[in-house]
Amino acid sequence: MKLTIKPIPPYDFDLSARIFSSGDPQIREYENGKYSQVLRVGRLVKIDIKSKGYVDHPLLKVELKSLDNLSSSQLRSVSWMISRIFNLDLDLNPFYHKVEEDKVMKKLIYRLRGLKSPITPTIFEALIDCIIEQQISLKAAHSIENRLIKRFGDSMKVEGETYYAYPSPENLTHLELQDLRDCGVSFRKAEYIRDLSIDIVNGELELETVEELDDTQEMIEELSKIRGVGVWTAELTLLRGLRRFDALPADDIGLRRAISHFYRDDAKLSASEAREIASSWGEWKGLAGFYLIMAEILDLSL
DNA sequence: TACCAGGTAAAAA
DNA sequence: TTTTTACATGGT
Repeated sequence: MKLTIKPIPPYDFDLSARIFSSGDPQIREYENGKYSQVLRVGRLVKIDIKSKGYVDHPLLKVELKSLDNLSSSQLRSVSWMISRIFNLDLDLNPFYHKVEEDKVMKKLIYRLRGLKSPITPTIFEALIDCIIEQQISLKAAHSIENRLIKRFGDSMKVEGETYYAYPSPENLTHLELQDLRDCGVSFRKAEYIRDLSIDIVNGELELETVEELDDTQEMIEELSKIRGVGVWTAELTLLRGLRRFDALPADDIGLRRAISHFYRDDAKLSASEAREIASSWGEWKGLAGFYLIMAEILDLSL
């Protein structure tokens, strides 16, 4: 089955998906212009996305593979989820307008025009990933995350190859801490992950109510009540799991490095200095931070 | 080998 | 109340 999606321009799919290149092909990857992942819409569906448009006339073609035919409501769910993951209905123009007076950002929004930061399919997934990523390097964290997904995520076979979806809270409830430990997370983080999954399944923790709050500060406070979640984890979860572009994890070492690279000539930067620089980006500080990170990944020299 | 890497809660002072 | 420590893997 196939789907066609028209994102709000400007949008550069290939630039935006590049953050997923050299991923695990059984989980999620962007390779040779094609993005692949398994989504959960009641059942598992494998999607392959390719861009068929241009930055000012973006068009995405999605190929879907599922064990059975999808109902029209499931098709709509897939379409909605893809829009959510890639932020296709975001209008970048207000962001560009807000930061165009900043000399660094002005160059970045020209060089990276059409870049929209992708998010995770669910806030749960962002939360778990952020907990795993605490303190250790991203590379170490990614290998742990991939082991966890392959061990606990549901899988489907397509044309002889097995693909894995991110584990649901239910998948992470009935297990021994040692099972999580075997994936490489510490016992402490294993407790955080299992306990918050149990609370979600019990209904004691409702991430949906966090999503419905309008005030970002309030969301951070709410998320911080969860054991294992501090300000850094809450802010990164909001940025990566929801579309909270006014959240900026200023405590983050990688982000501080990126800000310093473009604004302070690679000098060491404290979190409060980082927040001060970011304050001029207003409600778009999180997206601005993503532009800086991408600029560093792509090694752009301004 | 030792140390750092996109932190946090719990123990110790 | 404030400071210090343990913790996991991967790269250098």
